[in-house]
Amino acid sequence: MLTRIPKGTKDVLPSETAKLQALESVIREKTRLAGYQEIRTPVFEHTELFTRSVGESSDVVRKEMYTFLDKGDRSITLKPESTAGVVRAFLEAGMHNQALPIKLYYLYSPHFRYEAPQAGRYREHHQFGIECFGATQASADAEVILLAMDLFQTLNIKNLRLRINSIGCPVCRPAYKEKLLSYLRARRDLLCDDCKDRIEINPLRVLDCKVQSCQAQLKDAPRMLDHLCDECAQHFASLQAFLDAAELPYIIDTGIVRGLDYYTKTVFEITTDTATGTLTACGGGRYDGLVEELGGPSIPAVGFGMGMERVLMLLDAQAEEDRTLDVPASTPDIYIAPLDPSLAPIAFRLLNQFRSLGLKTDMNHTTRGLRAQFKYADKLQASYVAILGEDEAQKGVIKLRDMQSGDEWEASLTEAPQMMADRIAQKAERK
RNA sequence: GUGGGUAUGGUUCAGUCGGUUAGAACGCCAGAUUGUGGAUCUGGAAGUCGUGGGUUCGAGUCCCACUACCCACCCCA
Repeated sequence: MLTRIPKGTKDVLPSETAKLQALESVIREKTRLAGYQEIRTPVFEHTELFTRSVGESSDVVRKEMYTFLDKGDRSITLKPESTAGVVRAFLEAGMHNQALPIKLYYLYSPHFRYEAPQAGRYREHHQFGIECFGATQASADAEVILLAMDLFQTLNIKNLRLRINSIGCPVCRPAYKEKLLSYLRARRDLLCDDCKDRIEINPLRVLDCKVQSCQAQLKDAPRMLDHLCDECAQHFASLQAFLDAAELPYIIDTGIVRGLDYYTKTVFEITTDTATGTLTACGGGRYDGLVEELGGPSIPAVGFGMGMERVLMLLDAQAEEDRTLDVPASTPDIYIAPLDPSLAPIAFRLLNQFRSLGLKTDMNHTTRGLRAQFKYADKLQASYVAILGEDEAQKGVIKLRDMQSGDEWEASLTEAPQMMADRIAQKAERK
């Protein structure tokens, strides 16, 4: 082979695209019911969009972006996440002047992050995500979470955990940060090397360090939840009330901080336990300051991103017992087998006629003999084979064979298409 | 970036103590009364054994380096 697939990328082969399409149609139905409209934004944006929104201190911006100069010396970045681009488009289209709230979703949006690939992690991955602009109330946060959980439930994916947390707002977070900072600085020597760096870059991130010795040191660390301002505390309490009303079980996990800097108040993750560890299938939260940060008016927003590859992984993991998204293979109704190349034009005309009547039809395009054509038709699981030989051509008929029963009969070339359309429609009805 | 594992036809793998023309299964192609599939049988195509070096009379096999992939850490979806 000349060259192989780039590291961290994945081909989606026909065996998987069918499942993916089924997943997409479920998603489109769920978003439709909840009043979301689709938006598609470019694969690349100006680098500044991400440094401003995702944040200079985030791992994503610091070491994972695919950034390059284009021929006009503009710094361009392949999008590492979709929210920033959606906010940009929202503002650029003047949607902030329309009646709010406005709900947008994106589907199979490609994301690029330069990371070491491993199970469920790619350098190019795709997300389904939703963003709700202009809703201040925690019912909107709950609705966003509900949509994700409802989708998982429809897909019959089990063993998921909803974890929620509040990381405060510009009113209460700075004071808390100071408190945490002094706590961490006092224990600096006892923390791992990574955390020593994190203290100054983004002290909140120390909280979700997985190193045991760090976790031990963090046991008595001040928690954001205990230092929320009145508004944030009320918002968080309200969120829980809405989740309770929807009977969505959740865990309050003060370790959830999120790697993107634009979040405020609500953050959440939907995780699953795999053989090796915990994998996040969906993550999101509220970002009340982002629209303004990107040059728009002060408009609150809340949303999530969901990893399509991970959802497919979860579906595959349960494929043994569950067939929620199984799609019947696209097998031909009729395979036309001309015996001699000279008869191919007649076969070709029939092919066209069958198809215009809505029948899935295929025909021989090789030099194979009849026997081999049958073998091929059998592999395609064709319902009928139409045989066209010299005898048939002279009589102006075609011989049809029901591949299941083995019955054979002749039909005139002019009547065969409609006759087969009726027959196949009847068969479908009986099912 | 760090650690571990793997690398042999299209796919999954075998290959002994280093020994001659590297095998199997599945898949693919063709044939088995000349115009009929699934089953069976027969035959065929397909591999510079990841790359480069070294040891040796001789390397798929032993040694070294490199690369790629997988898994894990970190972080995330």
